[in-house]
Amino acid sequence: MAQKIKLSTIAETLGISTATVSLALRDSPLVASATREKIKEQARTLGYIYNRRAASLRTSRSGIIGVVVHDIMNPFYGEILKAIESELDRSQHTFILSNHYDSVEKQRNFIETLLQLGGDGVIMSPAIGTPIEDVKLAEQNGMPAILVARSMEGVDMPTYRGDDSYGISLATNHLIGLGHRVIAMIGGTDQTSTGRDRYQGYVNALRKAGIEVDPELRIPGPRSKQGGFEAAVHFLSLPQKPTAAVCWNDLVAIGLMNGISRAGLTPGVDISVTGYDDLEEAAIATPALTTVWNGQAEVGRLAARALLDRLLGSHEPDGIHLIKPEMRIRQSTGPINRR
Amino acid sequence: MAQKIKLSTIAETLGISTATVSLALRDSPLVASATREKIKEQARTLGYIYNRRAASLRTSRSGIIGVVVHDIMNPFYGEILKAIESELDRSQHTFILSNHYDSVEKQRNFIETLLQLGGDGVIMSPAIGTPIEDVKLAEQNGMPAILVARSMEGVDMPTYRGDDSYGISLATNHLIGLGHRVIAMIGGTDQTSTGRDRYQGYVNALRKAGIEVDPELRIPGPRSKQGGFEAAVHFLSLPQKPTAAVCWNDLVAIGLMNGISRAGLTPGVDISVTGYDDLEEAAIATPALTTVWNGQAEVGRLAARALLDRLLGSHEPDGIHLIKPEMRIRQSTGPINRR
DNA sequence: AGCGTGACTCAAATCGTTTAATTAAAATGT
DNA sequence: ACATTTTAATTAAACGATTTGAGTCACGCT
Repeated sequence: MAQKIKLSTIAETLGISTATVSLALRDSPLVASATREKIKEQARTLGYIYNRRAASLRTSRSGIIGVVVHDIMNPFYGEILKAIESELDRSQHTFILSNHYDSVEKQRNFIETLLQLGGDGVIMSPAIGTPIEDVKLAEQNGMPAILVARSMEGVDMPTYRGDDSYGISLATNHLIGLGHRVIAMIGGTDQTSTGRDRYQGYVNALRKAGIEVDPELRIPGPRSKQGGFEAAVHFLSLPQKPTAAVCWNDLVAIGLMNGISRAGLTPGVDISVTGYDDLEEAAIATPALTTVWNGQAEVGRLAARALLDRLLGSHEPDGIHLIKPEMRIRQSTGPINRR
Repeated sequence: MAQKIKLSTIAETLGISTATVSLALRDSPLVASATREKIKEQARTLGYIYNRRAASLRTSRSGIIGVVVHDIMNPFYGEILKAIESELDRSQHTFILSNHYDSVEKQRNFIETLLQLGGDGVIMSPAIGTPIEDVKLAEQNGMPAILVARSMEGVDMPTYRGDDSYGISLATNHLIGLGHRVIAMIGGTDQTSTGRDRYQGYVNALRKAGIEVDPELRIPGPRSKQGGFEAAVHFLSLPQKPTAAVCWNDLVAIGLMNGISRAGLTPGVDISVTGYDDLEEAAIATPALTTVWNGQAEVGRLAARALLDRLLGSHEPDGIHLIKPEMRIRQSTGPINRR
């Protein structure tokens, strides 16, 4: 690291002004092409590194986009992120990632850091209990925000997510169609819009089929494999002996199936299980998981596009954009088989 | 967004100089505590947002640390990242994450972007085929780099990873001890140091037990569940009829077990399977996976600590730090049971 | 010859901090 | 009372890019 190469280094060694160098490197038509080539060549041989902070201080655009979700290790968010990444990639944006683990404080810290760095925009899946001010904070400081996967009540920010109520009712109806009447709902929470919507979808489907809703059959819990695995014991000891389970997501479903197998029962035969999200993993689980496609890739792609469009000035209408889920029937569900 | 609040806004409204404000906000003892409080109060009510790019332009420290690995969605890296994150968190650093998917180009882009942003340091798990210049690039521009999970030949940069050769030999020996003689090795590649080390560990263990090494028993492939799942067919049709499989990692092992189950065989009884890494998931797989703990959390923690130490000036000795793996015996392996 | 035009290039101001050098004021010691 | 030290606040120069208005030059046209 001899010494830092900057615009002026290039300028001096070439006997021209930094203004010209700056323009040339950005392919401005204002500089003669011969000069431009000479400059670029020199930049390359000197090993010049563009200083974004200096540039961004002047231009107030940083090329940074923040993304904050509950947990990037969760494949559900992973699939969203992957879509965002590939969309952002082709547009010269760097993205900064963070988990909030549903801590409002962690989330606010992230937003503040992003503002300090001059982030151009943020895509977030709001933490449980996010106060409106926190989301507004971004917008107020000129940093557009897009919501994914979860929406917030009373906020009409652009939001992209699946239609949870409809999706879960698809799964529930599928089970009802197979003859199941005692259907449990495993995993999740009431504290997010998603949670309430999903429970609602389950309740609606049961009611429409004339089945009474038994609150005992709702077993909330962590939205992870571990959560599903641990719920199995409780599930299997329910007095009403459910023959099927609608799970919060694929992870819970896979965990639950593992737990059921451990207890000597066969998922898909003794007990039908549905997942939600249609993760890549669902198709190779044993048995292959019947689930609901939830369009993660679509959500990510659309959210990223919406943000990029907004950065380019187009002010698309706000509001919630729902992706329509679809059933994916595999081997983890089957006709009722009373135990 | 009325207008941007800056140091000078605070200074003017209070009738003092920006220098004082700057010092006060950073708790410098140079400013009287009464003044300091007044300033902080004002900053709060005005909604002041610290401009890191301006500061960092001046100080040339950005508080940004880059992390680039093969795939953040892979739980193996996920567990490393989690450890890095929690270590970095308490030290006021923002971290920027990226996948390189083993594309050298993507990786170099990331390093360049990080340099442009003035990153303070980088933790990387080098992509296959990374040229030495790319890693040197960081160091040459004053950005210390730490390697995790994979090492690079001929580079004595600080590296933290598991002892792969030893770890795989643990797994292989375990199977040999159970009476298995025809043991396949599933998944992975020869193109990384990790890959060569692991294969070496497998070969060493077999040789030491006087078992001939049959190259047909090596089935390379993607290091994912999908990869393991797809390898099952090939594995089950091998002419030598292996009774056990040493898998590249837990994902491959779980995929393989799913594939074996689909074929009507029972993993852990008909065929013994070992994983590698001891992901959280291993314990709840069906059957619970016998695997090798590979200290991801340890690797992440140590790497982050090493980087932070280096940023504080302490120049710890370079070189490779190996974490010693440990066997975790569960139900996916058992005494030989010739089919 | 004079003028307008177009093509390049440049000087200088600016972005919002930090910090070394400096001054001013207050406290301390003799 | 005066010199000295301490404390508090200020001035002004960076940091490295971008951008605008102005300047220079060569050329063609009347």
